[in-house]
Amino acid sequence: MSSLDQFFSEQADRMSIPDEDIDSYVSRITSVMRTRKPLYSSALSQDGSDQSSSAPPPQESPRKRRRIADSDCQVQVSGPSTSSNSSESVQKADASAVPAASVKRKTPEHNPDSRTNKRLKADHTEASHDGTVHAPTGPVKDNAKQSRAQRSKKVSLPSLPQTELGLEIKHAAGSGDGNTRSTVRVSSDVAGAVTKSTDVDAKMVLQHAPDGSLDTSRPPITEHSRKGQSQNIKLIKTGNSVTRVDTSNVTTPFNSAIPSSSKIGAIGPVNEESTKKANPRTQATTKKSSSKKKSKEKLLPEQYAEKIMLAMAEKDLSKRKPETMYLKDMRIFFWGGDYSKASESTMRKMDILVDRGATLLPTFQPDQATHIVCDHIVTKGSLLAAINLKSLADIPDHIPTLKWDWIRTRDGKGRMARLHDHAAFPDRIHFESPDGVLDLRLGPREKKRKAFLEAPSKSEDNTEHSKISEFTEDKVARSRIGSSLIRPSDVVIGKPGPSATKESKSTSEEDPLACFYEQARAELAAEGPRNVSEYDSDTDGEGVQGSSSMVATKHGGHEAVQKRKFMYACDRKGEQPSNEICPNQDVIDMLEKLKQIHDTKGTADDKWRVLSYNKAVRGLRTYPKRIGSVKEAMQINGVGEKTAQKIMEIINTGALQRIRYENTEDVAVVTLFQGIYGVGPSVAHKWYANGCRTLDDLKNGKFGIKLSTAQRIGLKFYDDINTRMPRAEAKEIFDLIKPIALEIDPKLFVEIMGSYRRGKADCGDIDIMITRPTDDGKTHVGVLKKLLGRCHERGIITEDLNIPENWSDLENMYRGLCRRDENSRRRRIDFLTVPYVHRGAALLYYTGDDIFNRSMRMKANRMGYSLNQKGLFANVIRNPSDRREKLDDGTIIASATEEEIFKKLG
DNA sequence: AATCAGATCCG
DNA sequence: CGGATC
DNA sequence: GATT
Ligand SMILES: O=c1ccn([C@H]2C[C@H](O)[C@@H](COP(=O)(O)OP(=O)(O)OP(=O)(O)O)O2)c(=O)[nH]1
Ligand SMILES: [Mg+2]
Repeated sequence: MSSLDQFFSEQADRMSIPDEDIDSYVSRITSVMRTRKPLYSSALSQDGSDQSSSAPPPQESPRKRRRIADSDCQVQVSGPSTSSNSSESVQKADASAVPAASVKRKTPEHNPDSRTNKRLKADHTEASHDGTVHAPTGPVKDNAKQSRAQRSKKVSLPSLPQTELGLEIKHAAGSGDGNTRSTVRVSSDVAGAVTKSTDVDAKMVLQHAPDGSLDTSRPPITEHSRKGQSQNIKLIKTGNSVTRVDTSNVTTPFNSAIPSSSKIGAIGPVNEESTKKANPRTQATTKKSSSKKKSKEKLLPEQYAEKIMLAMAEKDLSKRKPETMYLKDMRIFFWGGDYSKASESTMRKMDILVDRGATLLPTFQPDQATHIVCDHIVTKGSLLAAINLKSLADIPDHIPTLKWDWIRTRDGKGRMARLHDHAAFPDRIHFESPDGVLDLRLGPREKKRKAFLEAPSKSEDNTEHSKISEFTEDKVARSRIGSSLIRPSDVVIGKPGPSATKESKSTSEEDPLACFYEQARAELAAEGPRNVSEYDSDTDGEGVQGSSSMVATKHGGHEAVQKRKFMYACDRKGEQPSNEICPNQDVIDMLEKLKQIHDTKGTADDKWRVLSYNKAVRGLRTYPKRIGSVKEAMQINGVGEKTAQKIMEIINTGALQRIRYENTEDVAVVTLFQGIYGVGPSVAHKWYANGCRTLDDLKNGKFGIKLSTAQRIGLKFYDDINTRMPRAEAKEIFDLIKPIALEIDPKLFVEIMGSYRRGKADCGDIDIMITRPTDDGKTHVGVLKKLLGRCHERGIITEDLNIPENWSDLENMYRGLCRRDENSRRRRIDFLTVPYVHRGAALLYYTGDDIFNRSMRMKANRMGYSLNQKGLFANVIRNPSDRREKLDDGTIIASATEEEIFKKLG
């Protein structure tokens, strides 16, 4: 989730200012050879031919985004305030537990050589590779197919530069060292829809030359219209749910068999036990096929609730003893965390509720419910999604949020337990005083929101507002209004001065509401065809400077840069941009949820859907108006028919049936596990299949789970790692590190990259790039190691997640954790060292964002080039038969400066 | 119906 | 090689 | 899932 937030802000200004740098590095050579990589053909079809032995899910994954649903925005205030539920506890526990168990690095149990061997082979290169290497399971046949298709395609491709990406782009201005990066944006609007005029963001815009082709490429309007129409109306539910939902997509999870490691011990027995509670899917650990299709009648939880309530209505209650009906006057909304089909456990619990006399509400209705009861596994985010509210603070105060335990806990006299002993979430607890008065205690974040909602008029900032309370207002109504409305937020913007940075910033950052504002502008996304954009000429003074900087050439460049850097005082500005709050923020939130669900699955299909959702969200984020129709939605950049329909469903009903349908326990748990650094879909599903459900299970090694070194650290600092830091903190940490690097070698070129350089208000991590001019014949080899050592001594870097294997390479990647001081949270930090000649391409790469990079690389391919962090290559010859291995790397066309690359790619 | 970025590091 | 991350 |  957090990724969403990030994006918003990110875009705000990419032009930020880089700061300084430092450091040293190493050189590596070998890497070059290995360009080719074989990937197994993906299993194209999902058809059933399974290979019993091992399933190779292909995939190249898009990077895992920081997930965990709500955790991100939270509190990050200083103290260990409460954070998202479980995680915190874990952390604590961990702290103690982990050390004890600290096994530190595990020995290289397997043959150490294997790796090297591989490497050798790779270097070797050779076509033979194919045969030798993957001999084992290979889906060879697929290859053949692919290849052939591919080949043909390839030929034709080069000629058209369509733009998928069109352009979004940003680009860079700065000379190699330049710091400023301007953005080019092509506007994406099509039919006139909006012209957005105001964006703050781009400082300078370069115009892309839109090829003629572009124009033509988007014939769409008409086309769209035709498509668009059909559905505008899908059904929507009202009282009862019945909507047609497309159940398709979202493939079933990984199912892969349990790898050898897991099977080891416990599994056998454990697994069986666990399965009873797990949903059916998990059982099939061994084979995929079995589980998935066993579809009997599946009912949505709400459908089941409705069904049993009806059944209950027909029974004669009079014969029951009143004492057994202890839930009699309660109107309960129960949430088991399963969106799709009601799990056994959910149904059983619903049965109990009804049996005890409760009125079970199939859907949450604020005006009717008296209690909300959640299964233990339910997270705050899951519940909020289910009831379609944005914050716990939006739930009417009189409705307590309780855990299932509360239902079953009664004292000897049959009285129910105290509410606060069974609160579902630490951020929303109802304390009962002896006299029966309830005192609602909210977490800090909720308090803020509540205060805001109740007293909208605060001089300070405004905020949000957007979608607020749904229960009070109907979305529909709101949506309509939205289109015409202006954002309330104009006011906000600014924090005036540039100065005040950290404090003010932190505040804003912390404020949960702040998330909404961030927004961003643009980027653009445009991929598409079209567009023309105009320059946004926003060259203000600042922009000008930036441009000049770009001009600078390499070496002069960096010096110049530094100076310049200071000049820019403006960093703030970039961030600001925001003026507009996204009119469709609620839509974005829902799409992100859906995206998360797909991200959990790990299959190839879902991976691509995740990519699509990312693109769609990007387009939505910059869309200035509230969307009013499917047709309108389809004009937006990465939005197609399916997404457009979903958008309208969200706008019209405030929710997506699809989300309910797909969001099951496994999704919640897998999402939780994926929040651990080093844990992706495969591992998370494996653990889930083995019976793990909580972070504590993992921590305690239950179900035979073994954690890698990085995973152990990731679990230990789960909250910290999943919490984004204020931009100011990133700078502070960088400012600690840079001098250390320069001390090692004053000629080092050290810059802070990633989201910081793009000007985002909050950063998920600190990305530092290090290189060094080679004028004097020296390089940065060895600097990184030295720098890391010093940072460790100073207590800045606290843990290592990954360290480069070859310290002597010029290109290295380091990943670890650091902290500003002892009272600060740990933050993720990455160092990238690159050969000086590759600095332009490296800056481009490391500045990102990821979607931008992928789009731009794709564009390069279409133009017959190949782009990576080392440079832009031409004459790349790809092996026609085997996937895309490059037979010839061709020549480097550009790599020294970002601008150089941009120019060639248009 | 084929594509969807390209690379490093771990085990 | 496959998984996870950048 | 969107685009070619
Ligand atoms: O799949 C990916 C992930 C990242 N990057 C590049 C772009 C990105 O900007 C940079 C740094 O990665 P990071 O994960 O730190 O992303 P970010 O853009 O800095 O965002 P965040 O604020 O989450 O750190 O690496 C890619 O090219 N592909
Ligand atoms: Mg980053």
